[in-house]
Amino acid sequence: MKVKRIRGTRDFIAEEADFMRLIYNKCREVLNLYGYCEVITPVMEDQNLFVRTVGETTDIVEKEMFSFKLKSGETVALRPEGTAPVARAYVENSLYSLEPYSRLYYMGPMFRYERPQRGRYRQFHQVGAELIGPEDAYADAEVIKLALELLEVCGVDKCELQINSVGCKNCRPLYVHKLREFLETHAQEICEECVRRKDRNPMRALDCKKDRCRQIYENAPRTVDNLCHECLGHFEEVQKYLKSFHIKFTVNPMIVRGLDYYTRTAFEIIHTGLGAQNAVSAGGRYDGLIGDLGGPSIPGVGFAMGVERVMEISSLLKEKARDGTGVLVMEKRFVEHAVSLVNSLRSAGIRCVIDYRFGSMKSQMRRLDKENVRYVVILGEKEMAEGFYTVKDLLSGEQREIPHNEITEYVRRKK
RNA sequence: GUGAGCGUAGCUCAACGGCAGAGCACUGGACUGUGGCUCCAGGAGUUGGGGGUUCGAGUCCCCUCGCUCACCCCA
Repeated sequence: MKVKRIRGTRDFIAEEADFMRLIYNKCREVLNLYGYCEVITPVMEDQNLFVRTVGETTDIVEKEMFSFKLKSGETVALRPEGTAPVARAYVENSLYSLEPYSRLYYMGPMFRYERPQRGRYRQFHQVGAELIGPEDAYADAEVIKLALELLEVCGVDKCELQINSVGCKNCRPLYVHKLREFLETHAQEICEECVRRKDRNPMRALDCKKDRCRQIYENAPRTVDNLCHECLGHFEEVQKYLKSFHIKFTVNPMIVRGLDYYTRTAFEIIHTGLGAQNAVSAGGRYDGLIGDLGGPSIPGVGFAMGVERVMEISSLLKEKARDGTGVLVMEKRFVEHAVSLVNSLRSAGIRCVIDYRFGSMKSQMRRLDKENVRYVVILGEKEMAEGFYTVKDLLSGEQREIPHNEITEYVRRKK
């Protein structure tokens, strides 16, 4: 029986791996510009970390975690998202006592046990950033700008930014109560799913895709109309700053993030080229998270970008240019010479490949062409006898005879 | 977890229930010291797996596994 990769996972081979790496690198550049530092946390954590932060009644915790019990009895989970681990590391390493604000970023695999479909995998990759410390609305706006800028450098355009405010620990309970009452009065008309949500997590209902429910919810109480004075002020300021950054957005009162730790600002960046899973980047503010994890009461804002989704819509070109050299050996007895040539080219920093099969000249030439080398260095009877190499430029087809001791310089210079 | 569609060569796909094929890719050659273009040749398959109907199943039926899309949810 063949062993196959497990459901919902992917192999990234050659160009695809390069492409993912390119996206990581582009993001790094921008994150550095904004003053962010990388944090690498373990891919597994105590399951309780996610139960407590993401929320017991969320889908992620209820049915999407890869978790397993250790012999010691503790339950470990493969991280389903990146914010909680970063927050845990922040608290555990007391970063708040080292600096007033922390700007942290992470990139790497996340795991959710969901049914795979387009743009949705069980192991997927995120680039995320967390700004921990500032409470000011300017921070929210800057984080949103950063999220948009990452997408831009990754070759993603025509995005749509949607924002909402989900209130704070003071005004949200009042709103949820109000919403639950509303759902109660419509219990006969809404779908079964929503009836269940009414009790467990009423804000979820607003996300319902069924036309019937949607129609009813158009008249549902909206978070934005039920914010406390402070939250409303904060939300308005976020919008003011976004405008001053010339960032276009729409307020979507139906955005309810699937993680419980969010407070106030919630946002999603949508791209229509993605199919049903149309969020390419999303995030929000989490003013209670650090405190909940046993740290001081310090607010934060952050977001995460889906790398596979970016790859699907990115316009960055993925073709690789001709580069380096190939060594073509006419006769087996010249192999030793070829080996030392290959070695010296490589130690001079020049990409160099050789066709190990030493077939006909034609077949070697064809293979080296497919390897995308710029130059083919031919090593044959004549060359060995007279002390030069024949070098063919595969771009122009031009061919020259180069003395042995000038070969490195020759293949290095032309671009 | 629910629904739908699809599983045939490495890839993309053909084959009225009647000899398993084509294109691309790969390998070699035409051009024995020259890549791409063209032409010729070659290797390649338990038709996802199991059962059933039939003289005969890639094709029809059942089961199973996998993939894809959608619901759900989210990056």
